[in-house]
Amino acid sequence: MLDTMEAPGHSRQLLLQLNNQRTKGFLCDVIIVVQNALFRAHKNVLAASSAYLKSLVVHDNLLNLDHDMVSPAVFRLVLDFIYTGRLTDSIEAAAAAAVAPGAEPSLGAVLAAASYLQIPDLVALCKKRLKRHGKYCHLRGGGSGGGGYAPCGRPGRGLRAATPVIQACYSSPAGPPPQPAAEPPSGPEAAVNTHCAELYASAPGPAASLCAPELCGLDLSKKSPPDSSVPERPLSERELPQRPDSAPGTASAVYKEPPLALPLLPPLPFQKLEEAVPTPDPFRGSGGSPGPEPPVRPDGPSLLYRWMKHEPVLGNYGDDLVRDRRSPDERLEERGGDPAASPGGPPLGLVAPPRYPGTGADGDDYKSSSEETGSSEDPSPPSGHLDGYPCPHLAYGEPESFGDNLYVCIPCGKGFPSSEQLNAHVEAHVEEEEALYGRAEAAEGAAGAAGLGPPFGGGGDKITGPPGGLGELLRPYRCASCDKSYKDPATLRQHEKTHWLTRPYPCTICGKKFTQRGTMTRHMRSHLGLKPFACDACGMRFTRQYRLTEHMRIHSGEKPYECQVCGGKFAQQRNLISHMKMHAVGGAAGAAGALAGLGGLPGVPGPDGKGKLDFPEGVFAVARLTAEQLSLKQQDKAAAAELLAQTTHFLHDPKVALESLYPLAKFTAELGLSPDKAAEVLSQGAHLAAGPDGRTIDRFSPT
DNA sequence: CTGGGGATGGGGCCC
DNA sequence: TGGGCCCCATCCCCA
Repeated sequence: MLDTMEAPGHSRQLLLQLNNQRTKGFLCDVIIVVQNALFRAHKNVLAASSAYLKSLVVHDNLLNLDHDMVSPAVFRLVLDFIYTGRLTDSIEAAAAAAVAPGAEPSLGAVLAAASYLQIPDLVALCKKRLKRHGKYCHLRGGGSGGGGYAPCGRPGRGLRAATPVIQACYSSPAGPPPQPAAEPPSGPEAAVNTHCAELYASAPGPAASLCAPELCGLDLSKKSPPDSSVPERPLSERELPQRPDSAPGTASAVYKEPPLALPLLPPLPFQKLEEAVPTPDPFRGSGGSPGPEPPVRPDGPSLLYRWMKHEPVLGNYGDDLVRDRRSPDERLEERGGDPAASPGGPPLGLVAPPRYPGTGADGDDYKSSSEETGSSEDPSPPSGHLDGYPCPHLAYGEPESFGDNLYVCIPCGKGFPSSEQLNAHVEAHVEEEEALYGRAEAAEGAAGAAGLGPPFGGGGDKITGPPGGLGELLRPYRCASCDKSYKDPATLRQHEKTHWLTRPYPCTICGKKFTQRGTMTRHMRSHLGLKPFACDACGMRFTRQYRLTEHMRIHSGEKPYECQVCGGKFAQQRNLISHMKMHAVGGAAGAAGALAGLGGLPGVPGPDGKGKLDFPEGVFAVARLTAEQLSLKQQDKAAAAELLAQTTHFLHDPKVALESLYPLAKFTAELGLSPDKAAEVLSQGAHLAAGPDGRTIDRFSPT
């Protein structure tokens, strides 16, 4: 029988390793959101320490803690305790690093949080220390008095403190407490001694380098555009109730943590709102005179929460960042929030009832910097839309002009007091237009009637009337810049943004700009390491569902994409495409069949001597189908043309080739290809018809 | 060393 | 607003 032997320090070493991993984000499988801060951790550790967290982590990878119960600063201490079993250092370190008295998280707050999170050891420790101090009151909360958002403090309530999203890293969790930094950390050691499991917004440039985000598994500076200029700001400035755009630089001597990029709006509990120091609205534009404070929802979500909800992330640094000057109520209203929470119908300033998408709820709520700086303090929206892009709002005019009938039908100008009545009215338009043009166009026309019309011509120039051709019938909304057409105006509007010189959705972390909000939020996920989609088989996580689907084929062995040239099978279409390029180099004859395989036509025989190659017409039919599919995407039109052209290579019979000329050329034209390409196809067909000597496809190879 | 395949990440874009 | 698909780039592994 073996004696029980214990390796001394094993548990401590284990904890040390875990904490080390946490600080690097290694194997972290859960993100805890506390107000504006993100913390990465390990589910197992949390579950082993806190009954409350245990109950949460089994269901979710993303936890959202009630910031009224635990502040980011306090939770950081709690997390430190969980991973180190120590509290003293953190508390003292926090106190030492505090900028303003009272800014450090209090022991009382930690106790409250520990109780809330059900961490008995920490509760006991706090109580013990409190007893030793023999007092409670001085420990109560850092707060609004100091206005501190110290490294460990939470912003004073009622203060619109500039708050980070991804915090740069500054502490050494397992090692000695962070120095009471009188200057920014510098050098590699600063990067190493980071608290990278805690994520806030860091700015590119010096801040990013200080943060050494790669250590966190986050490379925030990667692919940052050179013009991303989110200025760094000293903490003391950020934490004070100043205008965020006020002149920086006066408080660098009390620099306490690496600069932060994104000021957030901490949720303002209603009861504290009254105590709030009147603060200039940071969203009124830089240099502008402070306007009236917009109403703040008592339960207004934090900016981070709003970001996670894909609501506008409000940056107030630099004119490059977009802003949303609407009140949270307006934003809530726009996204279909509870109308009861905002009684009185559409809020003033909304020129279109929010129930009608396409009237500005799309990207128009994101104002470009140029329009922002050029606009007045007047919150009414008509001012300053992007140049060359008439504001669809304008069609509605001023809502006041319709009295109580704020829901206005664009084509006829009638106003209605409710969306339901407007809907009924629009239905009447639909029926009228159905009688005139048929169902399909009527539906589109009705969309325009409901404010969904094309964004051009002041929002009223919707395409009604019978379209000229089939394509226009199906996709009546045509882009004025590139002639692409779409079947619904929202898509057209979305597409139009790709032509804008100013991309309306900048990443608040790296400054990269996007044409679509969804792309930007997706991009943000990569910064934050949020990967909600986990593989059940291997645990690998992805930022997108599609990636997971793709990945799952690895486990299932499914390879639905088959090369029609060599029979090779692939789990991912993109790899087949890559593979096809290899074939294309080898021979265009193969490319025709290869391209046929790209169109989602598994099993279509290629030019490998099998199947339907004995039937050129069949090949052409397949090629045409494939080209049709390819042509659905503009970028594949060239491939479709090439495919069609190469298809003629298989038309061995001159008679067949001749007979194919016209439909081939016609279809080429239908694809919207250039006349040159159509002529080329014709020429090729004619060449084939002339005799086998001329059968070459080299001329159709990509040039 | 090189090329090909497997796999992943990020962005664009349409629905 | 999110999903889905595509493209490009990249990394890693292996022959």
